[in-house]
Parts: sequence; C-alpha cells; structure tokens
Amino acid sequence: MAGDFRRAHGAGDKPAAPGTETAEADDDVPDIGSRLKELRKMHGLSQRELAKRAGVTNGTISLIEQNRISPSIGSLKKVLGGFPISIADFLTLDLKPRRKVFYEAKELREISKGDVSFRLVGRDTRGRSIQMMHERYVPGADTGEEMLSHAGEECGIVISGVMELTVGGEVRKLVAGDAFYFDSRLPHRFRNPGTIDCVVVSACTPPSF
Amino acid sequence: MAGDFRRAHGAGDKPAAPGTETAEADDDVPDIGSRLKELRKMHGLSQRELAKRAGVTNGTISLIEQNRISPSIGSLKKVLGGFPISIADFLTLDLKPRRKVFYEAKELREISKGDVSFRLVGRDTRGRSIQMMHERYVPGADTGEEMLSHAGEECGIVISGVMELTVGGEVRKLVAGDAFYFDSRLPHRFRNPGTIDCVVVSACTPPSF
DNA sequence: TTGCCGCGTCTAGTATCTTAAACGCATGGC
DNA sequence: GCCATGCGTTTAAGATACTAGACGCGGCAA
Repeated sequence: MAGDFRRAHGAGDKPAAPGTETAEADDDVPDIGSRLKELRKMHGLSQRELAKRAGVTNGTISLIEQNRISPSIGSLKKVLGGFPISIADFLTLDLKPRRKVFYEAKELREISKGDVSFRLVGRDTRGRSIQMMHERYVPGADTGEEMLSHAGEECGIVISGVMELTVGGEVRKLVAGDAFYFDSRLPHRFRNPGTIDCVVVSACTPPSF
Repeated sequence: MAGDFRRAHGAGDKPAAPGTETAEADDDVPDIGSRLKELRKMHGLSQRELAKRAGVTNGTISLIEQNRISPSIGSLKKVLGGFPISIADFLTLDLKPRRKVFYEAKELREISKGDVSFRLVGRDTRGRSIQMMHERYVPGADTGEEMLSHAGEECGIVISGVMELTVGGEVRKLVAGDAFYFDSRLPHRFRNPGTIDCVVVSACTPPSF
C-alpha cells in the first residue's frame, strides 16, 4: 500500500469551481527530499550518520529524501540540527543555480583609483553587497567542517601562504592571488595545509554598518 | 492526558553529561503557534475562516496555535496557503521588533541637493535599500486586503489626496506629506477613501537593477 | 570464496498528527 | 428570557509520520 501516500501538494480536493481566489501555484519548497539529500552529501554524511546526529532513525531520513513522507516541523528541525542551518535557510537555499565559486588570480578585475588599487572579486558585483576582514592562519589551522553560519555571503583573497578551502563538498587549494566567493549557507571549511602562515583578506554579509 | 505532549523542543533527553557538542540552544522558530495566531489576527480571520481557506479543520488551527502539535510541512504549507506567504518567510517573519511604520510629514528628513530636494523616508536608511515608483489612485480604488507579496520592503509618500493604509491590522489615514515604511511580508492594503485622485510615490525591494 | 562492514531501502508496530463532532462561552436579535 | 450564531477549545476515531529491525546490494580484506 505504498502508492498514493499523498494527494499531491496544494489544491487537490476541488478541481472544479475555479475563479475563486488568486489561486497562484505554490512553487516554493519544490521537494524537501532532494534538498536534504544534497545538503547531506555536501557534508559527506551517510543517512545513518546524519540520523545519529539528528536523533532520528535512518529510515526516517530515507523516507524524507524519497519524499515518501512530509516531515513534521519538529522532525525537520531535529534533522537539520544535524548540521547547523535553520529551517528557513534550508527552505530557501538555492542549490541549482550555483554561482561561480572559485576565481584564479588572473580572473580578478583590477580597479585602480589614484594611489590605491582595488582588485574586484567576482566579475560583476550585482546582487553582492559585502564587507571585508583580515585573517591569518598559522600552519595546521583549521576551522572545522561544521562552519555553516546563517544567511549571507562570504568571499576573500589569499594574500600569502596556501589555503585549502572546502565549499559544498568541493575542495580546492588556493595560493596567493586566488580568491573565493560563495553563499555562507553552504557548508565550508578553511584549513592551512602549509608550513608558513597563510594570510587571507575575507569578507561577509550582511553589511554591519 | 493532555499534559506532556512533547518532550520539549531540542535537547531534552539527556540533561546530564554536558560538554559533548557545541550544543547551542536553537532560538529559531521560537513557537509556531504564536506566529500563526498573530498572522491570522493581522488578517482579521477566525480560526474557522482560515481553516476553510487552507483546507484543514478549525481544530488543527487551534492545536497548532497552542503548540499542542508540530504540524507537518505539508500541513503548514496548506495553512499558510490561506494567505499568500511562503514557509520560509513565515518562519523568519520578525513579529516583535516591529520597526516604525508610519511617519508624519514633519518627521521626514529633508535633503537638499542643488536644485533638487529629497525628503528621506525614515530617520536612518541603515538596512534599507529600496527603489521607487509613482502611483495614482482614483476615488474608491482598493488593492484588496490580500496584498501580501514575497520578502522585501515597501515605502512611499502621499503626494495628494487621502490614502487609507492598512498594515498588519493597523489602519491609518495618510494625507499629503505623510509617509509609510514597512516589511512587505506584513499584510497590507491601499484604499482611496476620498473624492479626488490620490497620488503616491512608493517604492519596494529588492532593487531590480 | 567467505565473512564482515556500511550503504540505502523496505516492512510492521508505535507514536503523532489530523479530522469530525461535540462542548462551553460569549454576543445579538426577537 | 430564549434562541441562533460565532468564537476557541477539546475529545475519539482515523490517517499519517516515525521507529526498530530486517533485507538486498556492493566493496574490501582475509
């Protein structure tokens, strides 16, 4: 009896009698299953590992990912508790239109302004409003892999040394001049695999002033 | 048997044995019940009316608002389908720290720039990035009360005539020189109760260019 | 091969949510 | 007063989500 588990999602009771409301189709939350699966894979976890962290069973994870059940808010909260992300962020995470993440040194746009010289990260800044910081990583320094903060964007440039950056399961080694730009809600991790300090100029949203 | 419906929300099983994880208390989605109740009241609906629109029963609404149950994603989606708002927006809606909404003419900050003179809506623009439009309402014009769009902000100034504006259940009559500024996710409605045209300069986010 | 392990899936049983229909309490007209 | 109407709440029956455990599969080492 595992066929018609759900009478669709949305308007499904009264197919006739139109023209009552604005009746716009709901395109939000296309399917939670795929989102969860992708998020889980990004973290490199198995269903059982996630289940253990979240305090649910592996079967539940499996059923949710197959969209066989519609989890309760409480359950979803528990599951997402496995990796630090809020439900709202989870529901609005844009998995598909993944914007360009890694930039090589030569891809940066250089902007000279009198004595000062800017190097613009990302080819166009549209839809990107950020703020910068200055960081130094000693050899072996590691932020851990659970660095999934709240909504926002994060970017930076490696000044010196080598930086191993993991974003959404993708790993890259960046050297001086290279840069990055990604959605902060994607799981990410900074690690200095070298033998000398690594200096990075990074930035994040939202603008704090 | 209506007492211990839920073993709290979050860490509730193992009160002892600390220092295991980062174990940060989850402050997101404090309680869905209050949010739903407030949203419903803003629309001036009864539990039964909302239930009818949403395609659920009034009992369900009642139980959810009391936090006696944790609705499934599907149910919550149906309920929120009663008024156009997404789940993510619903969960992130900031009910409490309601920013100032209404401004009288004399509260606007005047900014002169050569021949041109701007009147800044809102005392400070921090965290507010918007774009304007020009609107005219004939006598009796009414946008209806379901004007709840997606995330964003909305503001404007009445140029001439009288504008009756409803925001989050609060009603105000604005005359020439008065202005408004609110979160677009709050239910709002524009109506011209006068006998002459009402001209308004309004604006909304996100910036479309 | 054999055994062991971990993976994702499925099934039966339990816990939880959802429904339908009552209840108690107000308010307003007759 | 009395009835009708509408409100939010509650309860038993039904539907659904969740659990615990087993299943089949594939990889890997002995």
